[in-house]
Amino acid sequence: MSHLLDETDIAILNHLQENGRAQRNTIAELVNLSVPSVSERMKKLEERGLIEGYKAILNSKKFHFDITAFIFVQVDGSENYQNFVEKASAEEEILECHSITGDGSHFLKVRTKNTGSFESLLSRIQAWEGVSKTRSNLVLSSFKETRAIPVEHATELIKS
Amino acid sequence: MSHLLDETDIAILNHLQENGRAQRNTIAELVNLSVPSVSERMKKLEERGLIEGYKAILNSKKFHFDITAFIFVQVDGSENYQNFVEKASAEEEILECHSITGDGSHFLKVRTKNTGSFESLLSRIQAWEGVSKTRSNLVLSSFKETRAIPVEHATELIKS
DNA sequence: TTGACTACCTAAATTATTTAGGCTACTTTT
DNA sequence: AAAAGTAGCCTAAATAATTTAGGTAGTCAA
Repeated sequence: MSHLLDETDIAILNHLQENGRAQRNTIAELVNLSVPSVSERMKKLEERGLIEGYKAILNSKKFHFDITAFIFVQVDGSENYQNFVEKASAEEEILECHSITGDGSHFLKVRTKNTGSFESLLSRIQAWEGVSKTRSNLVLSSFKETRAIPVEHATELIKS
Repeated sequence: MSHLLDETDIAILNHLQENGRAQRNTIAELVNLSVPSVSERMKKLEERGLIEGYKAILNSKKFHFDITAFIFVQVDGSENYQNFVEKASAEEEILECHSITGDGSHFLKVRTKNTGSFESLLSRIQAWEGVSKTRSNLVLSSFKETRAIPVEHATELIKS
């Protein structure tokens, strides 16, 4: 079995997690490879699906999206789950939708402009088929918010 | 007051949220502008801080990070908050750390390789100064997970 | 109306990326 | 064990992307 990551791949992935528009010559210098070699490695990491894509990260404060909140939702009747998930996917203010263990059947992370828009989102959700209960926690401040994966911990994928 | 976004800016931002490595000529075609004009707009959006940065998004499943969970933490004594936040920031498996309203004082989103590493992270957290109680919810499946901002809703920033 | 400013354009210069071709070290097949 | 194939690297050339330079038109204020 080939397809294992070496230190160079890890360095490339970590650099791209930080700077998704990094140029190949910058990375080449960082990892002591030629530019075409870096290109080839990046292409493979993309083709293997290890890199899902690249995204610009916008500053939500500057866009006046001031409320971040988490909402536990109790959806009764698993026949309503599909509908719930579809509705949640269509709401732009809902960033995440998970099915979870413990209290509530679903869990949402939402971002709205203000308490008013939060309130109206919440009442929209409460009107969805099967939704019997919600519990919200508003975010006062955030100290860390990332999606970076500590690649070097993926021991199964790492060579030698 | 200038500094307002027009439709072109919105289209550029939305495209970059989807494809963070999009090339300027592709965008130029999309918005019917010349390449240098697109470059100039992108530079301004970056300089204004509306675009915080660009990130490669890695596929956590392919890296065998199989557990996603949310943890409410009760930290007693606000003199312990600072320490808590610092410790949380240093843990690579902790993706998010928020201070929240409602039950618990802090809220974490974590991603670990398996239940074993989750358990050990949890007991590490429980040993931090002031942590008196935790409650965890494991994610069974995720239907949506994004950070995209619906730029067109930022009415304060939009021209005409 | 002039001057300053903004946002755009084209064309040229520069830089980045890909392609082509070849080398070496392994691994697999015969 | 030798031959053939493969993976990964390199340099140099070709191509493509980006920036720079210089200019035009429109807007607003003095």
